Amino acid sequence: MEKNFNAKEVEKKWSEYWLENKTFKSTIDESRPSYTVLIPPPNVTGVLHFGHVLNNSLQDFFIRKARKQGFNVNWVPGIDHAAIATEAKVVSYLREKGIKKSDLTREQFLDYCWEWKEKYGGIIIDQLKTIGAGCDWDRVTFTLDDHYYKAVIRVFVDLYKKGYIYKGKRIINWDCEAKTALSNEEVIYKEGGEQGQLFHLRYKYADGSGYLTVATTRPETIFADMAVAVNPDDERYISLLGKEVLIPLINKPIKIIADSYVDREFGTGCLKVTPAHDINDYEIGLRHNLEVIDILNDDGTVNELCGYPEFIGKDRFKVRKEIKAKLEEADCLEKIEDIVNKVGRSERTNSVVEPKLSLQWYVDMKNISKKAYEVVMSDEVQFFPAYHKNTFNHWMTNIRDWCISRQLWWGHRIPAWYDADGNYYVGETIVDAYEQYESYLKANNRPSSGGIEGGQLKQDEDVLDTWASSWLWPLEVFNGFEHYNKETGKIDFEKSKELSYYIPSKVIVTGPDIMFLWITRMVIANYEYTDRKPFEKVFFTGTVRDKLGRKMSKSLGNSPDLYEMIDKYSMDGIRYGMMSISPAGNDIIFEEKNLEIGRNFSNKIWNAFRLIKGWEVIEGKNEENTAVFDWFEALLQKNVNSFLENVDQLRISEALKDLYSFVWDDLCSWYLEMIKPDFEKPIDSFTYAKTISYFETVVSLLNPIMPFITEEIWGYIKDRDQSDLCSEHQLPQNAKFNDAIIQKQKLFAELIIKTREVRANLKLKNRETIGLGIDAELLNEIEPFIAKVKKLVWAENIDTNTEVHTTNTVIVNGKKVVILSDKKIDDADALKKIKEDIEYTKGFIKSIESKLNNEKFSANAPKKVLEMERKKLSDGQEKLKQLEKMLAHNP
RNA sequence: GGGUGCUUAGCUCAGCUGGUUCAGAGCAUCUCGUUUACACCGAGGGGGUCGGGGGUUCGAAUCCCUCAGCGCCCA
Repeated sequence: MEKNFNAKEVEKKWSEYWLENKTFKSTIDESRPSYTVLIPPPNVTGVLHFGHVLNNSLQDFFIRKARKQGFNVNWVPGIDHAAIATEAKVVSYLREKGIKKSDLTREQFLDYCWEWKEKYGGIIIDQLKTIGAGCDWDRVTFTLDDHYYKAVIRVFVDLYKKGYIYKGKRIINWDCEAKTALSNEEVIYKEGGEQGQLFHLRYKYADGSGYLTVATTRPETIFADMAVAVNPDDERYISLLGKEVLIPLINKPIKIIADSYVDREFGTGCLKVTPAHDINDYEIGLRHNLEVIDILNDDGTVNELCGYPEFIGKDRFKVRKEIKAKLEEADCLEKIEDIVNKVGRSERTNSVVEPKLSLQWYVDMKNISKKAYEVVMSDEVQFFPAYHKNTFNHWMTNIRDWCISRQLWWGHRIPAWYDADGNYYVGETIVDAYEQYESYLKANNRPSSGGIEGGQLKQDEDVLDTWASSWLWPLEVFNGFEHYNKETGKIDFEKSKELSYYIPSKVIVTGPDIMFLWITRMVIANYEYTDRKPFEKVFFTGTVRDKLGRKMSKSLGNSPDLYEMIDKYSMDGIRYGMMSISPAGNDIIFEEKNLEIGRNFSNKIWNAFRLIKGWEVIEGKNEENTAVFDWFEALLQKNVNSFLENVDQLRISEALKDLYSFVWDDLCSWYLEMIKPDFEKPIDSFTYAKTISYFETVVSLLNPIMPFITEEIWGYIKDRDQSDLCSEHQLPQNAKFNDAIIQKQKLFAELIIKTREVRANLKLKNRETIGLGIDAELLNEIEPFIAKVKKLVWAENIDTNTEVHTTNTVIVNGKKVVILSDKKIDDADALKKIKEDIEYTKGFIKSIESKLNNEKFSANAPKKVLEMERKKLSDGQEKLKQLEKMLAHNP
């Protein structure tokens, strides 16, 4: 066997093996409970970064562990069509080729999209395969798959009929570059705001009696002003109410009105009201019946409604620059000050988002989300960590309607058809729409339209928000809408065998950033269509950040290259490293150091195994090892228990770290050192068999965390069939264990450590032997391990004579142990240490005494605590006695 | 502005129901070691009044209040 584990080869071998043998394929098996995990479908445009690595490692861990506990595991993979992101990529790809989207028909453009998707899409799926993700790869679902597409359309029609979907004119977030509406969640604000300018503009009174100064960051929108508003409580302006002022440059008169929205402190306390271009202004407009004039085109250029010919067709930011001179000329610009203000930018194109009045499709969220709210708040769907419920609560109680239309082509096209009168007909197919249209015509005594051939109906050009498809994920990966019942508006759950077997899934692993975008909406949709939860637990991971605290992102280029990291640290190492630093919810600063820990750990496991495998075995049984087996078996069970418990509570990093220390410290540093035969001596077959079986259990426990190395070692532990996989081997269960022997071993270990310290101080070389005088009571306690004392500290003679007065003395559990050697510690140093120890111990005793003397303490503290305190006291007193004795004999 | 979280060793972070599994891990550092599974290693050491202040309690890193700094989400 090689000295260092060759991860590269082994990891390739096993990931290929799992794929070829469809190890993780799942079919319905009523004899076993299911354990489903649904992958949060990554963007079709994406490539794996360390956020995904963490996320998918956790999912992989969960399913591998469940599999080893007898569940029928089904990890369903898939990809998301990511409407805006993909369309943006295709548009820029075409631009490079000199093709404009506007020169293409919808069909031509979509052809390019699919072509692009085939070429670059799904890279992430291949990457997941190569890192060994245990998905059922026959189930890869794409949100634009035929059945999925139909389901999304079906749901749109259904919700429309149920009255949850409506068309409304609202102020929405408009991306001028992608020319589409954005949901609030897709608009990002730069931390700390952005540098801008506050223009103080003079609006002259219509009666020529002077002017009013109004501050604005958006002087280019003055043409759409419909009023100037002041706070009704602002005495400065009260007398002006109802007066008219003139918009600079175009001298259009507008009224001065009062609205409590206006912040008296901001600017001059006067607000120009532009209902078409600001959400708050729009609402003020509604309250005061103001007209709405939209002076911007869809691409962000100023249109003819501005009433200022020079600016027509120019971009809004260009106009902002140019208007400055014009305003100065007209003596309407008082001053400009620098200001930091919040600017919303499109998550996809980074262009400044324009609030825009627009006709869009909405989902009425208040009513449809009631059940989802209840189940999360009552923990029927459990959030980990639980504090995320607060955020959820806050969002839900302030829930706003969801704008689901996007002015894009890549996606699910809205199934609404318009007639020439502006009526629209919502139906699953164009045939449905025409039926409705015909009855409309008939009711109005008009001639038939001639049906589809007549071509009178035009379908809505827009597509649906991506999340309006991915919220059906838990239902449609199992083709749930195949059994949609038009009458009830639900899915016939029993008829859908897969849905009723696999759903609810057990846990969904995701970042808190998509709690509303995705998680909540899935819960909503699932209850709407099946009255069931989509998943039992939601495990929110932290966000993976770089050393500067920035999110991993492609545009920043701060995500390390996955394959480079795999080369350096191995997939197992990365998995361990990432999962061990990720307690639920807390952000993770990515550092290579952590991956190194994982790599070193797997190397440690490898070498421990190499040691065992290297032994020559002879028939027999070394009786000196009996206590070691008892101890290690107890400890192993203890660790099995706490591992299962930790994972159950989703304390994954705890579970991993505990196992790490169990393997490294207890197995390697203690157990193996204790049973290791002397140099070039063989090992007895009994000990060998025991050791192999412990190792097997440990490897099995580690398998869900580090599947590659464990699977590899598994094959070497024993002669096995090739089909006998570690991934299939059942985990041990929770059981009682002998704690007394664990405590005894702890005493033994303390003795060893303290003796070693003395040896180190004495600068003894290994093989330089010592003698030990151990307090009889202590010796009796650790008697089962006595042979191991000799072995681990090179002790030749051990007796109970502690009446040797030497500074080479240690106190173990209040009992004296003397180390006999030709060498001696520097007396002055030793005495100093003893004196310090005495002082410390005295203080220690005093504090416990006062505690015990406190009546309230003895009255209130539980018995167990009291006993422990008494034990601490007597141990301390014993120790003090010994120390004082030592001092007395070593003046 | 509203909500929410964090602050523990030089660094990155654990610490669950308040009490001996409570002050921990890894890295870094210091001493010793090439010893024979592993230098991606072994043995041992040093290092923190748990952000400040107040409170509840017999007892607080842990619960409450408050202040400061940092972060995130939503407006």
